[in-house]
Amino acid sequence: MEQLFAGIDEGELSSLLGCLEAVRKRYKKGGMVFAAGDAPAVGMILNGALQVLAEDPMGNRTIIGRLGTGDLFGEAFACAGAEHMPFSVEAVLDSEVLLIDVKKILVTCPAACPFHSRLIENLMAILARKNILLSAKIRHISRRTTREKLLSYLSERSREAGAREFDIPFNRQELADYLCVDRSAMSAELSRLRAEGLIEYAKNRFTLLRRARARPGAARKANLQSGKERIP
Amino acid sequence: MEQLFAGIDEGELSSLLGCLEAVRKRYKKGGMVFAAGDAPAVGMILNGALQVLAEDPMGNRTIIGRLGTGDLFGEAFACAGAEHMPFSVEAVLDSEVLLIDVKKILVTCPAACPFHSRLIENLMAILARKNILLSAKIRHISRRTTREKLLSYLSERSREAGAREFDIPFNRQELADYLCVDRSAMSAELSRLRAEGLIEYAKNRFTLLRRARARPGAARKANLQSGKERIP
DNA sequence: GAATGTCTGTTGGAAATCCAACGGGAGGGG
DNA sequence: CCCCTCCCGTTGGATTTCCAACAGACATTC
Repeated sequence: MEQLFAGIDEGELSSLLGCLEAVRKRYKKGGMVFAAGDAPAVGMILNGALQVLAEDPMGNRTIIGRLGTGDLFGEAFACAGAEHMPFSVEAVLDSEVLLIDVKKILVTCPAACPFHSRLIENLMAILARKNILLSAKIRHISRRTTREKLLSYLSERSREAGAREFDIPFNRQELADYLCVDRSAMSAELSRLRAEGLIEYAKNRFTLLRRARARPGAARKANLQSGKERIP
Repeated sequence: MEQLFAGIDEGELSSLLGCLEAVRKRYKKGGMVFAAGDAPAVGMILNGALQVLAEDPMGNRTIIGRLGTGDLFGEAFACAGAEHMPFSVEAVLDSEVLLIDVKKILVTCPAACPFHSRLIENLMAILARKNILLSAKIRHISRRTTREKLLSYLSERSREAGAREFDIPFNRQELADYLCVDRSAMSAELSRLRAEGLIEYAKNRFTLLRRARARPGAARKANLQSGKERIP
């Protein structure tokens, strides 16, 4: 996410990085960028690839995700004011990373350089956008059936496009991964939706045709939108 | 989320609100706080209850969620710099709402009042924390089976607690809703996990006992952690 | 043109989920 | 104590999903 420095041009950037006391570090393949428990910092991958790992007290280790060039990481924990990173981050390739102390971002410098407030805006926008994307994904995959997940997703894309006909940025396998369903089952469900005259599609272009009604013969109880949904 | 004004005391608050040009508004039950397409703003519910609605070009209307006293809304779109709100927000009870223009928050006032930077920090922390919670939920519900969802969630709680024994903030129905599974099926799976000696539990207190291994007789293909996961 | 690889849709059996219903236990009033 | 409610676990049948395998369409390469 190079959006972090959006609106700041090359020349200004270097002085800004100095003001932020940003550090450029190299890691060998296998090297640890963060260990779980370290103080959080914002990292940006200049090149290479990293892996995020979690380990619970039982020793179960999980790969949380992979990150590539341009990706930002650690920003959520840094900005949330967390004391410790709950995850480890290690290099899966020789990599170069830019590390920034969030405090340096949040506390505007005494000189009140003009880029600093821009930087804060950018960081805030990154967090907010990610928020929106994550919320949307949760809305879709919270649905119980493949059909509902598809309709939820397609309906949202249609709304975003402001039209009944729209493109999606996924191929079938990617869409299935995004919606957390099986690709072949999803393909079959798409066929059914088309057969029922609800949607039309070719390649990545979809069209919503009618209002979605309960599926003929489906009586799964609606996931009641509990108003009391707490997130621990 | 009253955390928005955390660290700012009563007396300072009123002057701050003036500086922000915050507006206090009342809505009758059924009144629209935002209509889809409006310019985004940050809202905070002082009392009452609101409902977030989405409508796609086909006229399908969906209830996205409910909000209660103290909840913040619209902050993601406002901070992301969106031009228009994609959702509508309407009062389901007579309600009172505090509305703030984000620009007033982001652009520090010429007088550079000391609370302003605190406010920015708070807003950033709110977004970041929500980010963390949403990401965690996605990690859990992305798993394909009830068993995996449970283990993912319990493992994370254990990690957070830093111990093998820990409490969860849900009863069974709430946990099932959170993990997007059927309560009875989840109860059955918990019993199996206990029978297999993997976990122990009573009420809301759980203990992880052994490393999780593949279930005897389960051979579902692992959801390959695609490094190419794009979010549209 | 043939060979190859990728993407998509289809199909069938195995496995898991969902749903409804029931029963027991804990807790609160009356 | 009895009644009631809420929460939790269990069970069985209907439904859905998952998984593997295959076939057709299309593009690329040799």
